[in-house]
Amino acid sequence: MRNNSETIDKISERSGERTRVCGWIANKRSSGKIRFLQLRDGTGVIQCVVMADRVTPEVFELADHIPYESSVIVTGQVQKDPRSSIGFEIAVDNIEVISEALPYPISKKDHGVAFLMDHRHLWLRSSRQNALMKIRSVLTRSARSYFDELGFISVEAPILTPTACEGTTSLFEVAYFDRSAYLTQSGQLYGEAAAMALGKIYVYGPTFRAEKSKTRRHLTEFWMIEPEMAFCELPDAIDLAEGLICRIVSDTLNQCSPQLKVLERDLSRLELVKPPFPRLTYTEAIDILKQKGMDIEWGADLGGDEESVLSGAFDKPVFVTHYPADIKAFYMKRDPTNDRLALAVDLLAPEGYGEIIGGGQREDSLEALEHRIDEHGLDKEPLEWYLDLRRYGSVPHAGFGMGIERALAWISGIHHVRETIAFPRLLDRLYP
RNA sequence: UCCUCGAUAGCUCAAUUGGCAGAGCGAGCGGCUGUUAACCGCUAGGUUCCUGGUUCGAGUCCAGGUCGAGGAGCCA
Repeated sequence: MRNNSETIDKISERSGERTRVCGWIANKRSSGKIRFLQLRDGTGVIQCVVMADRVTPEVFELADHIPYESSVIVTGQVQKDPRSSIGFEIAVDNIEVISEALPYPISKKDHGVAFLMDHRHLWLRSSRQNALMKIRSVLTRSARSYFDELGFISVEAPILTPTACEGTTSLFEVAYFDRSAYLTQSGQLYGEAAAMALGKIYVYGPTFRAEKSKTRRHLTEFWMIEPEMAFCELPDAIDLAEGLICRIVSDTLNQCSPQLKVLERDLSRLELVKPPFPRLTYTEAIDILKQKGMDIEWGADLGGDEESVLSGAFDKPVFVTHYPADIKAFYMKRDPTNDRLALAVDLLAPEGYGEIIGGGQREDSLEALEHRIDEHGLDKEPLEWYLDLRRYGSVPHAGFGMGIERALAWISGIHHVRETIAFPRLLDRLYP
């Protein structure tokens, strides 16, 4: 079907040639005996010019009445034209209709979020969503390449798990034959096992949180990339995270400039993202927040407002380390110089996008870990395999997880994470 | 779970103090030989979210419900 056809992103290579383009009708305009069809093929949009004296009356009539989003194969000559936004247009001599569309629900004018979310499967065809999906593809490839090139091994963690990875958050329960299973909240515990086998690994996969969160930063199903390194400590994880963020920002800037332009992203903010990033301890962060008049006491977790104020004080992403152990997960290693602190690190994105990375150094002492599990009221039996990692050659190790959607929302400069994934799962949305 | 706001044509919205249901886009028809969310003219298109109440009269006021949006907590 694609014989002798060309995609719109490569159309300049066919300048002056007669070629075919397969795509969908994105828009139409007309004037007298001339018709303009905007043809979209996923790689771009090109204007196809239909002149009454160049085509048969049947084709001219077709160009007049073809419904939006009908699929077609357009044949014509590729012509340079300064009036075109991509520099080229097609002088049509034939249009083959593959499938005539029914009346298309998404019009050229504005729509509400609820309507667009109900039509997410069609909304993806718009230029803005097209740009976001391309940036997402570059971002995930860039993140994986960063780890691949550093010698990390890619490992998949299970989606179905026997128990919680982090006690406090809610789990999706599913039937597993004659018992229950839970959708994973994090690949991390399995990543630790893999790191003891392979040295440096990363897990890339979906994560499920049954929290009733209803904000622009939350999905119930989202994707994380989670590196884990044996024989490494907190500062090593921070350095790795800094390198990752710089890499994905630089790759998206270099490879997605047309897409970032569609989204009207202020690139000057991204160009500032170079090492080193500010590194604050939690205690220093609390002091800064108090100086800025926030009502917060040592020991409280940083909420959305606090994160915004803190990241607003810097023009780069900010690391916050050494949180109170009480507000962090059971597997976090305590600071040997202060038992109240955990060797944890979060990375706050600029411009109010909040936490995009969370991680730290893991507890490597069997006794300490068993004690923590008891403290958190967790059942030890399903975690015996995890404790085995401390029984058989335990080593200092550290890692983190980066939320793909939050990182992408920040880099793309879009307001809500629901647009950063093709089919978002939200508290009240499971369709389409 | 809590707080705030909203629901009127396929879509986005308007409708003054409670007094004839409106516009733009989209659809149909017509016009225009270079349009850029093209433009111009005409036509069709309504269970005003649901249930009940107040009233001579309810899109508008009251009560309950449903759905949606924004935010909080929690988190990436």
